[in-house]
Amino acid sequence: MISLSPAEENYLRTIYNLIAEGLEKVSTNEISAAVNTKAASVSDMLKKLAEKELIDYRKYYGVSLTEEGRKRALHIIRRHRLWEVFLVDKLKFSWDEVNVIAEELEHVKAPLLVRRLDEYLGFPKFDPHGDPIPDEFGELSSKPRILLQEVPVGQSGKIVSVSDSSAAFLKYLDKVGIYIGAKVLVLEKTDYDGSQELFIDNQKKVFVSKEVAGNIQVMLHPS
Amino acid sequence: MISLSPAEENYLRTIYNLIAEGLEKVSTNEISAAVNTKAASVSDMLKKLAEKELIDYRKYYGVSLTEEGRKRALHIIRRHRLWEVFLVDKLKFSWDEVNVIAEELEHVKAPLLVRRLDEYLGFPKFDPHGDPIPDEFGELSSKPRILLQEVPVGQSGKIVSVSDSSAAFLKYLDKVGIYIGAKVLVLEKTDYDGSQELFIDNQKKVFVSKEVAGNIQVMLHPS
DNA sequence: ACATTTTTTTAGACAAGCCTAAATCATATA
DNA sequence: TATATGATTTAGGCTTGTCTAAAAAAATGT
Repeated sequence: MISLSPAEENYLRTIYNLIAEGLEKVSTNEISAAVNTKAASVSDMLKKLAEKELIDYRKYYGVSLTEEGRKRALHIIRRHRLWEVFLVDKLKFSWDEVNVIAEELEHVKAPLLVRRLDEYLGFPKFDPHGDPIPDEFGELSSKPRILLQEVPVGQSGKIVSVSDSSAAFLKYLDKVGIYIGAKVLVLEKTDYDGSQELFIDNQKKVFVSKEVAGNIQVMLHPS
Repeated sequence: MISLSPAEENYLRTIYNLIAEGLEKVSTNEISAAVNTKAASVSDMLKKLAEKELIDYRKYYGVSLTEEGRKRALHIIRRHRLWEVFLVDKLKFSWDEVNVIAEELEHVKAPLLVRRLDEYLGFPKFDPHGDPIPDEFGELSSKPRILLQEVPVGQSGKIVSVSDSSAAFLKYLDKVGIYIGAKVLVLEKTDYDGSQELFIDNQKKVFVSKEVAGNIQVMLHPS
């Protein structure tokens, strides 16, 4: 996955936001206004982004995002909105001050940083403006994440994170075949000790204890 | 006050750090190694920084910071070290992981951000490596720090920083029970090889070689 | 003290991102 | 439907920060 420059990221996020305003394509001029850059420069950049297959670009017509472009944009927006939460919740900025600062912070790429920040903030679902925060797969789910513990029998979902990232825990997960992104279906629950039987990727049955299930977060599938 | 590009800031911080290692000028090659850039490019940049009167630059001779350059460098270092504190204290990174990330974060300029961050972190005086954090006027708190090597027998102090932050060294320190903030009393010194016997936290005796003692900085207790 | 080696600088090139000015396309209207 | 108007693209140029290759200066060794 090639990495994008701050400028490219800015365009991508801007295009996403403009399109999310309802339309399905954006004009060069609209982008130009939004990124505060002359239309000629925007044309240049659009050519480059089209080259990289992040946008669909037809001259004199308009721009939309490719699937890849959309995913990238959502990752950038995720960083942006998490920083906004940080600025408001922790540093006591007001919600109308944070956009500018978040525009700088969003380009800091270290992936572990974003995950830790997310965790530190308590996995917020919405930014201070009420906009939803995409998950780390670039999914904009309004669907809540819940602990595997809490998933009812018969429900399935995707494993999206773990709270305990000790080597021992990760090794254990690996051994039993559980990984971030895996599909998980809860087959059975034992009231007595809270342990569960899972069906991973429609393939493999796994038993997990209550402790383990309490350290795994799941995004529910529409059931 | 003209604002500097991330690249310029990097050079400035690097030059400050190299000079702080004791010398009073730095060579092009040393800078080149530290910023991971060819010497030719460094020459270009030095010319530019000299133009802006941030460094004193004599061709083929070496570089030092002007008063203004030093102040700028300390502001950058302030940001850098505050972010390091954030990463370790709040996001639970370990102290040897944070430098790279802080190098990105340090270039985010919003001045209010830095002040709020400082406040949020409780106005820390030292970063996770024990290096002092300049105040917002670019002043370093001036309690004297000396090398453990130089501490006389019978004197005690607090370990405030290490010069070598390689994983190997940090692991070694951990093993023998030395850490940033530990109280250390010098029990004995061997003239022959410069090794020392230490008493850590009034609890544990430790032998260290001259090499090790030369990489540890101590703030003396008023004796 | 001179030759060799190392360090540093200069010269020339290139990519990224921006700009202005001019050309081209799309469209709204008379 | 011809044309004026506005949107968009192209052409050409600038700055920043990098590079390689070659020249110049400094340091080193014999």
